Amino acid sequence: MTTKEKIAKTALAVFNRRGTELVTVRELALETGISHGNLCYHFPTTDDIVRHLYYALVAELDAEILSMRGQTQDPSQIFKGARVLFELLHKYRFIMINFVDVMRRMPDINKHFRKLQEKRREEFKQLFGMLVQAELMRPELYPGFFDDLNVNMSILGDFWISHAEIHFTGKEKDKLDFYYRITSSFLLPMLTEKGLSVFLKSQ
Amino acid sequence: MTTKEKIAKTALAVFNRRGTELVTVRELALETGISHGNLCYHFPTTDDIVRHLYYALVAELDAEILSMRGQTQDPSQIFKGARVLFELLHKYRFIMINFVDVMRRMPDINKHFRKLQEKRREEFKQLFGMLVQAELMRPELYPGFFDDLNVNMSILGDFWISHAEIHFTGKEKDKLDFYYRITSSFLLPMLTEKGLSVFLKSQ
DNA sequence: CTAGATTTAGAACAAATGTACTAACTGAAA
DNA sequence: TTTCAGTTAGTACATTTGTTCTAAATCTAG
Repeated sequence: MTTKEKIAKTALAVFNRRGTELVTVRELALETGISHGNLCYHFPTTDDIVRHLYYALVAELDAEILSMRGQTQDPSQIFKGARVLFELLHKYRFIMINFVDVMRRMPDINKHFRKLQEKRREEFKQLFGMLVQAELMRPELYPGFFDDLNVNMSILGDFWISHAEIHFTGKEKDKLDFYYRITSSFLLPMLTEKGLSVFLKSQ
Repeated sequence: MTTKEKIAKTALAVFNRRGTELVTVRELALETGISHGNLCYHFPTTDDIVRHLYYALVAELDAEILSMRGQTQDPSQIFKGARVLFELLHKYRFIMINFVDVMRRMPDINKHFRKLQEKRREEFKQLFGMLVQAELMRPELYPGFFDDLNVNMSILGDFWISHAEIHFTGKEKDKLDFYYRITSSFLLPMLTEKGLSVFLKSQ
């Protein structure tokens, strides 16, 4: 592992534990076991580390999405794919927890993320269409309802981690399962009976 | 307006605009039009201002809930009440945006908020029961479904503001209406036809 | 093996920031 | 009017923090 990778790994752990704001270059260097002078050689500012980790998350997301592309498009696979995305977001959870701060501080990341979100929204819209056609999901309750659904899914998908950070008191290993189950349940009232049985099979 | 009130008012505006982390005592003093020595006389640290504003929000929430208690308990009133809570959270939105940071820094606020949330959850559970009994809402899809619904509502209710901060591009005055409509729509698939018509009337 | 580039540790510095302190000012009670 | 508590502005100080600099150490290509 190169020094740069070591720093990134340490920083991810520390940021997840304490957030980005209170963490100093010196603390990260100490935790990594190198001098802070050396750390500043690899990452001039703390924001550079955050940026590095953000793009690491994006790279992992892209790789995951790419591997999902190859697979069959049946709904139960899609639910499993969503679960993997949950795990990735949790791995880099400090970004989601300090979401607005990160986006405000780094306009380039903000721009990148919004484009990503756009794509995600488009894909979900298509998914909903597919599910309705397959009679797994009820049709829109009113024109534009799926767009509204999309926004809600986006809020739940991005901020369940913050909610967990404050409210979840169970065991760490149950956290992901819990929130994945909860946030998925939000779609259930829109499923048909056929859709429900497919969903239950995928669990 | 006392100096203390003036400081709190300024701080609320500045925090909403720039978050709490990057704001200094000196900046707040300058913006308020007083010396920073004087500001520190009233609020020794920035955290004290945050705490003061948090309890100001809680006081406003309490007053609102109390005034709602007096009114009739019909569902359309409840939707209107929820709208008022939305406005209050938005007025103090820096707290919601820096939620996890604030909670991590100030354990007393964390404790207080979790108790508040507990109460809110209980009230919603009762509400759901009432709505089912009145045949405005479908019964639970499975045992514990309403608890899951409650968590989702809590995530949406607390973090739509963060979502808006990043994604909402429309006019400021439409923001609240937009998110109130969107996050409300999340309950619609659980309403009966009768329930839907009541909801639409309340809009 | 050697020269040069890269990496590393540690010192040094300047700016920022929370905090404390002092002295002046204000207003109300005695 | 005098006194005294509360308020205000401005200064001073110690600490922290990002950043820069220097010299030593390490690695690598030829």
